[in-house]
Amino acid sequence: MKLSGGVEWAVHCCVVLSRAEGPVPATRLAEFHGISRTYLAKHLQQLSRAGLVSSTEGRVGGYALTRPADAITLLDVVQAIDGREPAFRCTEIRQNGPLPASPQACRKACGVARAMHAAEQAWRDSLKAVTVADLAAGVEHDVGPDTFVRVREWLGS
Amino acid sequence: MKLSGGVEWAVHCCVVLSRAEGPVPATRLAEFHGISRTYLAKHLQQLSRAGLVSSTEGRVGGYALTRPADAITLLDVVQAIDGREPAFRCTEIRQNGPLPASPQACRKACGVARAMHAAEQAWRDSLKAVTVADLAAGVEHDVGPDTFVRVREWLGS
DNA sequence: GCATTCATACTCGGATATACTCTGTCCGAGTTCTGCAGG
DNA sequence: CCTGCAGAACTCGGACAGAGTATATCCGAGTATGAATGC
Repeated sequence: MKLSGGVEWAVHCCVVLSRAEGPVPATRLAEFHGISRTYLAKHLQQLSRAGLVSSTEGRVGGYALTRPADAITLLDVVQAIDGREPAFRCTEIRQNGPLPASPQACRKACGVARAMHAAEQAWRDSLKAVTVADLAAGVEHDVGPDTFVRVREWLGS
Repeated sequence: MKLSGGVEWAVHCCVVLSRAEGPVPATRLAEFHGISRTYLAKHLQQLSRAGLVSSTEGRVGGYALTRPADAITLLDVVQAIDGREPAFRCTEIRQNGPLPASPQACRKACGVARAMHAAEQAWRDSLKAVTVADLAAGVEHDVGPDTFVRVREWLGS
């Protein structure tokens, strides 16, 4: 089980956007994080399709959050990049072979699938409890109170 | 985020093994579930390396659980097949770019990574709470009390 | 009748191709700013 | 001095290759069984 590497980029970008003033172009975000510009653009497109960020074209265009940072959960960002499909996909092998489970018994989901899905639900619940605003506050606490002031200055330059 | 498809096979095989009497060869397990024999063998090897099952060669060989079914958690099986590495891998992009985080601040793990790892821990905790014995009991309850009697009969034939 | 030997059939284990998804990149469409010409 | 227009620069968006991993497969190494043989 491996999460797309772009998730990390997207989350950090959302944190920066939450404290930025105007739209921030993808090029700026890529430079700021020292990562590939073109590949980051691909992930920002996914965020745009998911409705988390809005994109404005033109000379002073860029990306901006569509909602307040405390209304965007970590789960929203992860699902926007990595997809909404569950990690475990039941193929109903219990219906195969010489002793298949009866269709009547298969009304209920397979016990294995239920346990796996419950675990994924716990994972989603944990991600859902954290917002982009929380993460931004955490960065401010860890790195320093004036962090985003300097970030805004650099973005404006 | 996609889990290896072999996880489902491995879990179901462990459930069968938990109620089998002697060693069960991979060919039998594959036939029983209607899946590829050779590919299942690969996953059984992974279970063997992880120490969950023991393999005996020879004419009446096969696989058997090394521990009681209530001492094998779903997490054990999943990690044996899918690996023990976390899905989210922090690349410390906060240290890149024109405004890198100070090494002092990086003593602590990145807030994003902390949140992601906490979610994965919740996932693991959920999987750890379910044992192979629980799953077998669930199958018995869903499909019928005499399920594993018939399974043993078929395995013996 | 019993012990020994040998061939056999069956098992697991690792090494080997293939398909697919993720990663990374490029170029085109669209929009806004800016400079300039005209009134 | 103000207005309208044209050019240019910068932006996003989708279409296009390459690499890595999961999937699927095959063949060789090893072992217990069972029969055949000699005593």
